[in-house]
Amino acid sequence: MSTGDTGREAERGTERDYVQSLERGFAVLLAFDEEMSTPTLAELAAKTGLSRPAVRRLLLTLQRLGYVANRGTRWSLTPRVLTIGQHYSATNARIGLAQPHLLRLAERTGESASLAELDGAEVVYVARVPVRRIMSINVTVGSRVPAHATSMGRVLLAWAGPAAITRFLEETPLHRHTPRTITDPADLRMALAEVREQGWAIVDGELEEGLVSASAPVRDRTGAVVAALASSTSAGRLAPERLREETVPLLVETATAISTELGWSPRTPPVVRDGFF
Amino acid sequence: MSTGDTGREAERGTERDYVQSLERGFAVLLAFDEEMSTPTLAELAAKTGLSRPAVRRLLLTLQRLGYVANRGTRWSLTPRVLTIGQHYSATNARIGLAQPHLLRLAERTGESASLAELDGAEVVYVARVPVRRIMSINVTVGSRVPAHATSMGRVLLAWAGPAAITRFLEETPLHRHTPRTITDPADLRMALAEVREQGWAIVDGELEEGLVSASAPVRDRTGAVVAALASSTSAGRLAPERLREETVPLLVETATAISTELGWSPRTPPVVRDGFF
DNA sequence: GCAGTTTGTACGCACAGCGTACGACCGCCG
DNA sequence: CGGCGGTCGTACGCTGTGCGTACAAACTGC
Repeated sequence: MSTGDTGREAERGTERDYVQSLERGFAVLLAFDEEMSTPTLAELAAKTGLSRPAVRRLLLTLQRLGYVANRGTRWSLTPRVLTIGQHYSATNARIGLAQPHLLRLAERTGESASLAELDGAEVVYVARVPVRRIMSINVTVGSRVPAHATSMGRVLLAWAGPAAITRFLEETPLHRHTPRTITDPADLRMALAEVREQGWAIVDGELEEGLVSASAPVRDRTGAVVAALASSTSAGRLAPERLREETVPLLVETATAISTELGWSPRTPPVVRDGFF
Repeated sequence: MSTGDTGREAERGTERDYVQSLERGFAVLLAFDEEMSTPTLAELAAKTGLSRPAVRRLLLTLQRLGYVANRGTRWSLTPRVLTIGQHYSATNARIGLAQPHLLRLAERTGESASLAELDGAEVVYVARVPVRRIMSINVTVGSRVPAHATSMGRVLLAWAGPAAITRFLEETPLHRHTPRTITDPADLRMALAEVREQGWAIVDGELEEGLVSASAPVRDRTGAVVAALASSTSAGRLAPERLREETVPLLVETATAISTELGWSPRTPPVVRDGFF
């Protein structure tokens, strides 16, 4: 193999205290996607850049563990892959606690309710009560959307701390998804300040045309914002003004209720985590 | 849980064409659970039975990949773990296709709707529209429940093929969860025959007291049953008789609609996959 | 029949990954 | 203050895991 990287550390897998085979195993597992839903071994080898025997060994291992299966020469993922995520939900009490609140919020607003967290420059849905299909993509728990163009992302970034915000703005290209998407770092910084001031965010059609969502922060006992609660609708169903007047109060109320269950009190001094984003 | 090794060979991991490090990496990842949500390195080593340096190498690798993070000496999973499951959903068209049908079913019945698949002796939720919290455990996509005590499991087993059914009955202890749980293999076999005959299943309080659910099969273009559609409620809200009269027709109609979208036609001769369960 | 393209597998070598062993760094208590 | 029990980091030499090359075998099309 010899990635030939004696240079100034291209920082690929080859490094001390790093288990190459684990990275490779994930590479194979994640190589399954909509374009390659039932690949052959050779296709996987091509996609991952690994040798055919290596992929074979990894596949056989994953098969043993129950994550892949093969029918003839074609391989596919098994539903067990979905179960891996349960370990995240199980280790974070807030997700289970939030569920009833999400249900109630969805009932009261008649719209989908979501809870999301920040992972890098993206937002990951960690709990969700769908009511109606409004986005072109099918959003489920585990789905990722860019942070800068969503109300949940704005909320999470707003309270991520100054260093994290600066780092985010420096490192993340703000892709334009619709004509309304904020793509200027300075503009986004201002938008975040506004969110911090008012205590919630509304984003109107910046990720997808006609998609409007509102979001409010969920805090843990230390006062740090650990998740964002959101209600999404299509612009046709509910004008942004009505969203602000009717939905936002419910949203803030619900987010506060979840925060309270997490041990937060309104008197808790706000804490910024920083360092991460 | 290690289903069917080819014979003697109890042999854990150590075998040709097997990547030990990958298995160990998963062991570390899955060691995070409700009892150990933010473990220390030493705790993980104890739980997995691996040496401390080994766990450290694996953790650092997982951290690089973005699946774990550490705050001081405590480690935790990141929401990225949830995203792994997306690769399963993305590779199985039926899940995306079913979503609108699930929403509509939940709307029409006023109860939670679920789609599930068989994985070993358990059933895995692969799509879900929650309406109300009825189970004591929080059911989400990726959750697992025993096949023998649920309507979805009954449906999936019923059409899994005779060999698979026999193997299931031989290998799986039918745990009693409530006084009503069927725990006798012969009884379960008869129940499955009944399900096959009538084309749907109702299970009343066999997994959890007061929990009733109905389920119907979803078929792919080959006619094989690939998933089960279910509607669940609490016995207090809806008597089993009314479930049969009102919900089952909707359920069967919806399951047929999904099957049709998957390319199945009522004229397709029924095919059994067998071999797996 | 024979090329072309696939997949499965044997095998010997190298280095990735292993665990032992040791040292640093806490906080606690005498 | 110093010893003690707990944590973690890491140096290091050895082993065997996991590596890719190379070849066999199966299937496909003409």
